[in-house]
Amino acid sequence: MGATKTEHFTNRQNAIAALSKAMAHPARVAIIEYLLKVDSCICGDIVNELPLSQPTVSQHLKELKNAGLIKGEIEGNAICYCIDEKVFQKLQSYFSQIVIKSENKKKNCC
Amino acid sequence: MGATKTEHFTNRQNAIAALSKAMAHPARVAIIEYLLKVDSCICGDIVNELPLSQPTVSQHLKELKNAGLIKGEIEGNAICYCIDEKVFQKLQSYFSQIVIKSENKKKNCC
DNA sequence: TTTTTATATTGCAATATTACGATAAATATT
DNA sequence: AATATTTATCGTAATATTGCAATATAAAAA
Repeated sequence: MGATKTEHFTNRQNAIAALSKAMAHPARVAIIEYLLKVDSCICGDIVNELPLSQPTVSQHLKELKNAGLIKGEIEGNAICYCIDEKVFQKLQSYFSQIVIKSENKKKNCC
Repeated sequence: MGATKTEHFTNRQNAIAALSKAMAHPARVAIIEYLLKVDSCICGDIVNELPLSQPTVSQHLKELKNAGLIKGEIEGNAICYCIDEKVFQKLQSYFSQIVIKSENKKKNCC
């Protein structure tokens, strides 16, 4: 055992879980916030910004990219990473729906 | 190695990561959606609803509860679980801010 | 071409998560 | 009291994540 049983859940449920997982580490949250803060996103500076080694940061960037939260474009010998809004919109609207549905249900319990 | 270095990040970053982590498994997403769907939330039925054993479901419920996404109240020999809106509001507004800030930044790159 | 700079990959150790059988605990029913 | 029902906990195996040193890759600068 030990592996998540994704096949038993809907695509949508797996998708939300995967996006959430990408945000489930403070370093990745910090990376997203840094990308938002800086005007440009020429971004090797992320390594200097975080208390983590270069390979570790690279790995976190890879996960964010796989999840679709950021995109990266080669820019000379550096890489320009930046946020992909669309996916954050998905998360925002998903949680917004939860809040709305939850409010419309006041409340037989708790 | 292997442990997340939470001490190097802000409380806010760790908090968002912790909430995201609670939603980072499809079973927990499914639990939240089930709690939203049913009118009441007298909820041992969650075990029947999911393709997972009772101890596994209990463990997922525990994590959701620790993260503050649900609350549980003893109701006879069963337990009534239900959603705690406040925390979903936090998530929603956090991602909403990301989308807004990201839109106001069109865009020197990518 | 050699060297520097920037990023990615590999390999590995430490730790965390996921899942479940067995069992415990606690209330409800008989 | 004995039994059934409901949920939690323990123990443990399988797998995943985190982090870094070492190394690879690839473009830029010298």
